[in-house]
Amino acid sequence: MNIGVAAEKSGVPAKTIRYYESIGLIAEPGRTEGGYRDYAENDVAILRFVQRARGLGFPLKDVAALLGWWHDRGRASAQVKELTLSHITEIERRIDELRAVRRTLLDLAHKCHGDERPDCPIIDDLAAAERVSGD
Amino acid sequence: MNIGVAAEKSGVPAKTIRYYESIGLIAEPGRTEGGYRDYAENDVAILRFVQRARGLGFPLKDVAALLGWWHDRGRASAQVKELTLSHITEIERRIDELRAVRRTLLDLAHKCHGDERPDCPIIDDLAAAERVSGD
DNA sequence: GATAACCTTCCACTATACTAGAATGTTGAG
DNA sequence: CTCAACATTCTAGTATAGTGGAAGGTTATC
Repeated sequence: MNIGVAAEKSGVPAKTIRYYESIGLIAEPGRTEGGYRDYAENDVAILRFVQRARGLGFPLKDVAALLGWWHDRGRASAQVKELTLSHITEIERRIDELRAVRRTLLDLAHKCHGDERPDCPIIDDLAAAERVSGD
Repeated sequence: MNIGVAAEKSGVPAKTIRYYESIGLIAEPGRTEGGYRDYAENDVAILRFVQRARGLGFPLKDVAALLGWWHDRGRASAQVKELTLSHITEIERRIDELRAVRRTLLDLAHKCHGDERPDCPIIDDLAAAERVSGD
């Protein structure tokens, strides 16, 4: 199938498919007589894989690693699990930090009158930014 | 204090401080006779605030908005409260998103043996169709 | 055989966020 | 007074992840 069809099926724009090929993330597909890239269903599956992994926040170099493991099925699943778990750890760190900020902002919002008076503690507390840390 | 001292105190590299100034994120500080940037404690507080917000993944334009509230002391507290609450909503949205991703990855990781066996469901599931579970 | 839709390559550009280095000026300690 | 350490501006480069558009070739349809 042509790149446009593969793009539509996979959800990855044609430009991006060529880009992925250019950086060696995906293999060069076969070509038609006229020089058009010719994709198979399996290529679409790979593109969807990339799309999904990207959507989960894996950077392209991690996606490349995952693809490598996918292609090399003899590889230990321990590596995949490790990469996944480290990614989860990173996500959890981010969630915790966001929660700390949320808590701080909520505390500040509660202390703010919310009326027309200009003396809002949110401003004052933000000004002491170095104290905003912690939960 | 010189930029080097401000850099050390805030944890923001001198190069980055100048960069922040160049894009208008932070104000131009005063200068010494010799033309050196001269920072006050408050500037360090601002830099720490920026550092913290960046560490939380806020893009610079969001950091600029946060700094905006800080500087705009004349704003009615109702508006500040509103901004704060809308920011909290945004943070909660991001937390939810990250939690969904985390849940998906955890599901995958639990199904993966993590041993020497080559059959890792993480790879298989990433290859499969959309199946992003909720939280 | 014309015409539109789709493809090709290649170069350049976007956006975000810095980081490096060159050439040169300033400051503080010995 | 010298000299290292630090500062200045400026240009340019890095890294990530693409996107846009020109110039031209291919394919399907009428």
